[in-house]
Amino acid sequence: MDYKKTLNLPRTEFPMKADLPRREPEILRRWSDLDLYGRIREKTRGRPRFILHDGPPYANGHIHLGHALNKILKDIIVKSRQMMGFDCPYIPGWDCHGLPIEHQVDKELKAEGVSLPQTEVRQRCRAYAQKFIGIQREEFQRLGVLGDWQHPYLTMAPAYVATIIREYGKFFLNGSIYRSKKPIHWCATCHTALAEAEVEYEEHETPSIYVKFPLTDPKGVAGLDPGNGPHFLVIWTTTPWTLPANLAIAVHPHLEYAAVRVGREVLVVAAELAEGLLQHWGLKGEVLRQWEGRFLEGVVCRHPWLDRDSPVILADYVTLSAGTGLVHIAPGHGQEDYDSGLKYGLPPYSPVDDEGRFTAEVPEFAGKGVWEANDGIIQLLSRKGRLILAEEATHSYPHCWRCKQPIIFRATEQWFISMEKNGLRRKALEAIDQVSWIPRWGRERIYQMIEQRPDWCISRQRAWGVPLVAFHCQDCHETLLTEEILTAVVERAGREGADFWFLSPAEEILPPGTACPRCGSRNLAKETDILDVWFDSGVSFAAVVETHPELGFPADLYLEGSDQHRGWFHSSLLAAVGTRGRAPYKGVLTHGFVVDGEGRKMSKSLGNVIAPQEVMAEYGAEILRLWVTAEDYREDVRLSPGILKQLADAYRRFRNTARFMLGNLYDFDPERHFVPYAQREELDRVALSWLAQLMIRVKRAYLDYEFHLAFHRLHQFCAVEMSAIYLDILKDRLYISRPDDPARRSAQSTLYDILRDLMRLLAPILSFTAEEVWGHLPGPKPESVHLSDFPDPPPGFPDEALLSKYDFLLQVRDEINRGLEEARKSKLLATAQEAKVVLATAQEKLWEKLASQQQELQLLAQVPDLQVEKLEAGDTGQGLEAMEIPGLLVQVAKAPGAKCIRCWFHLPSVGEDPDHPQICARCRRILGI
RNA sequence: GGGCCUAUAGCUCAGUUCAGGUCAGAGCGCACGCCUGAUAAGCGUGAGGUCGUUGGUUCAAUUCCAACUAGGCCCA
Repeated sequence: MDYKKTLNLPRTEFPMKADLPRREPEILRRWSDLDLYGRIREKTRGRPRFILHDGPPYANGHIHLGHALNKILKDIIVKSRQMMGFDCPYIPGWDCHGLPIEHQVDKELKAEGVSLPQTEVRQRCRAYAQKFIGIQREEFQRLGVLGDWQHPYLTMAPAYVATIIREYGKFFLNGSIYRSKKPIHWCATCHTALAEAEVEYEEHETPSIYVKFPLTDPKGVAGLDPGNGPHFLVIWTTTPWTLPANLAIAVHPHLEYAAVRVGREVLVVAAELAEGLLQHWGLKGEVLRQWEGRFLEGVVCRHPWLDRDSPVILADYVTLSAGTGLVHIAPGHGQEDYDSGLKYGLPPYSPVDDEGRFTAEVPEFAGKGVWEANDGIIQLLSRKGRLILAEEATHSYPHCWRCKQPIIFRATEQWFISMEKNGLRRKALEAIDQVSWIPRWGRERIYQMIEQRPDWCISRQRAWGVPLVAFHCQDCHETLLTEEILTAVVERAGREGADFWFLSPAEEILPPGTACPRCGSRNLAKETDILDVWFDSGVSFAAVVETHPELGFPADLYLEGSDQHRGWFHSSLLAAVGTRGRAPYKGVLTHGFVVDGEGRKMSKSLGNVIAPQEVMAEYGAEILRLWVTAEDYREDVRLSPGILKQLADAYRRFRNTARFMLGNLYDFDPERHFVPYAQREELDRVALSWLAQLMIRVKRAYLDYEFHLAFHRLHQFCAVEMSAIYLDILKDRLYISRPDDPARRSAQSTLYDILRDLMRLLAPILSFTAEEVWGHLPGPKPESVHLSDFPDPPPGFPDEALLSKYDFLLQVRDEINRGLEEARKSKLLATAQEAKVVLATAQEKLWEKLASQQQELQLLAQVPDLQVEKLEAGDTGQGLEAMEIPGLLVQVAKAPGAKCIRCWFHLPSVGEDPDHPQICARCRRILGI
C-alpha cells in the first residue's frame, strides 16, 4: 500500500517564485479594472478623515529613489490609516513652473538655434512639464501607490494659477508686500537676471587691491587718535568697481584688530595678519594697540574719494583666510553685504545700469562699463593716496551659463513679503508650536529658520511662472493693484490660465477706466516679473486642500524629506499663516535622504547611484516597498546591492510562509469547517495569542509611523513563531490526521485566521503580494485585501497565562534541541522523530513542572518518546547540561522500535500488525485498519 | 564657516517616550550539520560587537556632558 497517498500533503497554485516584475503589472491592471481607489472611497465614506496632503514633486526627469521613498511612505500611511478606520483620500500633485524646466527648454531652443517670444517659451515649458507628469505618474503608480491619479493637482492648471494669484493678492491687499532693491546675479551681456543654477564658477583674473579708508571719528575708542597722525582702516577687494557703492566696513566681532604705526600713518588690520601684510606691502611698522572687533563698531571712516561716510559694522562672515580682516561692504553688490545692510539700515545702493555701466550717480565713471572702470578706479585711488598695493589675482568667479562672460552682483527692484509688517514672523513662530513635528527636532530646525530668515523675495525675472500681478503708472511710478483688478485677473486666469497676462496689453486686462490713483494717468504698465515657485506650491493648501470636496483645511499631515524645512514646509507655513493665521498642517513628518551602503550620498561621480526602475525590473516594486519599510526613514536611508539581496531574502520568507499556509488550506472551507476558538487545540491558541500580540504591536507601529518596527515584528513572526515553531510542529497534525479530524480542522482554522490577518497587517507594505495571497485565500472576503480593515484579536486573546506557560516550555524545547544537535553530531541519530528524550533533574519543583507538562513538551519537541525523570539529590546524572535552565539534564537516545513509513516517527508499535508491518498503531487507527 | 541630525555585531534594526547600574539583544547573512512530505524550500546548532574616537561627571555610562572623526540635509 502506498501510504503516502493517505497523507494530506500541502497543495497550492500559489507559486513559490514571485516573478514580481511580471506579476505586479497584472495586479495593477486588476486594481485599475476594479477601480480600487474609487471602491475604497465608497467604502470609507463617512468615516473620520485623515488627510495626507501630497507635496508636489517637480515635473522634471524620471523618478529617483528619493521619490520612491517619499511616495511609498505616503502610500503606507494612507493604506494603514484607512485600514485603521479612517477615510484617507490621496490626491497627488506636481510642481510645474520654475527655472529647471525653463532652463531645459532654453537649452533645447539654444540647440535648435531659435529664439521664441515669452508665450511660446511658456508653451514649450508647459508641454515639457506635461510630458514628465505623464512619465512620473506611470512610475509612481508602478510602485503600487494608490491615489486619484486621474485627477492630480498641477500648479500650472488654470484653477491652481488663479488660486496662486488670489493668495498673492491677499498678501498684497493686507499691505505685506513691498518693493525694494536687492542684489541679484546679473549678466550685463545678456541683460538678464540669473538664478544660482545658471551661474557657473570659473577661474577669472581680476585686480586685487588694498585700499585705505581714512578714519574720521574714532567714537572714543582708546588708541584711535587721528591727532596722532592720520589713521586708516585697510580693506582688500578684487572688485574695485564696487567701491563707488561702498557704504561700510565690516569687522568680525571676536577677531583681534591691531593699530600699526607705519611712518607717520596708523593702519588698522587684523592683528594676526598684520605682520604678513606689512611684509607683502614692503612696509615696516609696529603694533601700537589691539582691540577685539566688537569695540570698533560705529567707528566712522571716510570713503576713499567720495564725500561720504563709511561706518564700521560687525559681521560674522569676516574671516582671516584672505585680505586684511576688514571687509568693504557694498550692500547693492553682494549677498552678505546686503544682509549686513539690512541689519544696519544701509540701502542696497547700486549705481550700475542694465548694461553693466555706471550711472550718472558716479560722475567720474558714468557710462563706463564696470570692468573697464576698474583701472580708472585704481588710478583714482592711487592719485588720492588711498592705494597701498594693486596686483592681479586669479580666483573662482561667477560666469553666465549662457554667454560664459563674468557676471556682476547688482541690486534691482524686487518684490518682498515682509516678515514684520503684519507680524508674519511672530505668528509663524507661534504656529510652529501648534504643529506636531516628527521627529521632534524638525521643530528646532524650522523655528530657527523662520526666526532668522529675511523678508521673502517673491519676484523672479523669468518666463515660466505665474505673473506677479501689479501695474505701474508710467507717469508717476506709482504701483497699482486693487481688489477689483485682482478679481478680474483671478477670474480670467481661472478660465484660461496665465498666458493672457503676457499677451494682452495692460488696458485689456484692467477694468475699463482704471486710472492711476495718484496722478490720474491712464498710462499703466504691467509688471513683468513672475512669482517665486515656492509661492506656487506654498499655497497648495488653498488650491487643493481647501477646494477639494474630499479634503479639508488644515491637513493632518505633510510628509517630505528633511530639506523641505526650508522648502515646502516653510513656504506653506508662511503662506497659510499670512492668510489664514495658522499652519496648514497639524503634523509634519520628515524622512532622511537615500545614501549608499556606506552612508554616502548617491551621485553620478561616485558611481553609486541605484535607479528605482532598475530595482523594479530586477526585483519588483515590492522589494522597494520592503526597503522603505525595513529602514528607519527618520535617518538617512541606505541602499546597496547587498541590502537589496537581504530584502529579497526577507521577501521570500514572507512569501513562503504564506505559501505553506495556503498549501494546507486546500481542503478547508471556513464556512463549513471553522472551529470555534474555545474548541481549538492548545497549541493553536498559543499561535493565536502570538498573532494577537503581533496585531497589537504592528498596529501600534503603524499608528506611530514606525514602520521598521512593524517590518521586524512581522518578519520575526513569520520566521520564528510560525516557521520555526508553530508550522514545523503542525506538520504532523496536518499531514497525518484524517482530513476531517477536529484537531486538523482546528489547525486549519488557525492557519486561516493567521494567514488572513497576517495579510491584512502586511497589506500596506507588501501591497502586491498580500493581494496575491488574498486571491488564494478560501472563504468569503472582500474583493481586495485593500478593501479590508486591520484585524482585531478575538475575545480572550492574547491569552497571557498560556503565553507565559509556553515561554517556559519553549525554553525547554531549546534545551532539547541542543541535546538533539549533540546526538546528530555524534551520528546517534538524524531527526527528532527517531529520538527518545529524557529530561532529568534533581530539583523537586522543576521536576514537577516538567512532569506535569510532559505531553506538551513531547508535542513541542516532536519526538516519539519523552520522559521526565527525578534524580536523587547529589546524583549528577548523565546527559547535556541545560544552558538556561539550571539543574536540568537533557538525555538523548535512539527511540525504541522502527520508523513508521507513514508518519516517520520511530515507535515500538511498528511491525505489530503483520498486515501492515511498516506503520505504527496511530497510523493504523487513522486509516481504520 | 553656521544651523539641524546621525554613528549598537557583515547587514537591517531593538535596547522600556530626556528619569545611567542582569542591555549587550533579535532577525537576516555567514559557518557547520540535518531533512528531502514547504524543496531554486524547511529545521537545528554555532561563531560574530572595547555599543564611532577621546576626555569629563558619577560608586557605576552604550545610555548624561564636551571635544573630535566620519557621514547626511539646509544655509553661507
